[in-house]
Amino acid sequence: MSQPGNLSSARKHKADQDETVDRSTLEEKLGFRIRMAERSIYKTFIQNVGMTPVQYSIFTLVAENEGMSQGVIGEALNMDRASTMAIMDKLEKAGLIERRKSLVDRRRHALYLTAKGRKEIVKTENKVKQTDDKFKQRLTDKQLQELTKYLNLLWHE
Amino acid sequence: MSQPGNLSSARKHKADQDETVDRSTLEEKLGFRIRMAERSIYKTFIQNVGMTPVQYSIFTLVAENEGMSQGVIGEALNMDRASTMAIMDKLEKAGLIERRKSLVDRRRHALYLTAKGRKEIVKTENKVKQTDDKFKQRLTDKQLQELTKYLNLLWHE
DNA sequence: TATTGTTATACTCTATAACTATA
DNA sequence: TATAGTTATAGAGTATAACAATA
Repeated sequence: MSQPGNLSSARKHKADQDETVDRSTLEEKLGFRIRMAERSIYKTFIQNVGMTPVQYSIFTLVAENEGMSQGVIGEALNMDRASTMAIMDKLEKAGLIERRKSLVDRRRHALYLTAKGRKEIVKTENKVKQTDDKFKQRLTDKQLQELTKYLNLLWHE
Repeated sequence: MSQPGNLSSARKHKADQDETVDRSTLEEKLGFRIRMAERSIYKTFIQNVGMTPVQYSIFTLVAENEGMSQGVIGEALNMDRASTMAIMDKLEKAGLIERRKSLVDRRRHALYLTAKGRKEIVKTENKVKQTDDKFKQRLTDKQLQELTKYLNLLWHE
């Protein structure tokens, strides 16, 4: 396995002891492995889609549930009202969604896509699907099905 | 299944259309499911351990690799230098780790636990393991083994 | 009184760029 | 010239508390 006399190695410099980091305690943790997978997908997502996963999540939820209020949308993502507000503000400033006073309950704002939002959601959804499928393709159908089941067990209390 | 005449339901108010958010497009996405699982574990982690997963990750990496430099530790977590710095500063201010000038390369700082850090890492590791095991226990041994394999496929390019 | 949206504020993580001291 | 650490700065997400309008 090891090559003790590897003189042409790519080692760039000497350390006090060695360069090899022992990560074994960390790798025993399920939480760490989930986090690393999430970070990996997160970075690819932003690069390919041009918005963050959270922004996309709210964008697509509004698209799929036009007329719903902020609070209800936020709840569906386990987000508090203020955090939801921040994302809604960004999507509104980007001209993708709009708030309309609810006719039923005037405390509420019903959320709708703008004309631009309606065009963009199609492109965005395509890019998201393409990115997501790239990761799914690393697994067989059966593996993906199992993974989904296991993630559900971790997600839902 | 449904109870059309459920007059004593917990519905709090009327919406423009309905309260039920359709999340199906989102739930088709593997990235979304990973993120939800990660958020769930993240919140529990902070509550139980008293520090963030990232802070713990660096704390335990230093403990397991005393004498290593910041850059090397950060690389092991796919973090850039500046982000690593921010976390190191916090751990140092908390009195858990210390930087010592490397004797081999004076640009580098070798990282060590303080006396306090040495005491704390044991307590922290116990709390982390307890929290992590709570999630692991939702799966059988075989399921956990499979999940680990699938997460590796997503994590590593 | 309770709820919805809002504002103010603060904290964590992440990232880029420029600086410094060393190599 | 390149590297390690640092500093300044900024943006994203999250969260708590308090306020106004409305129920």
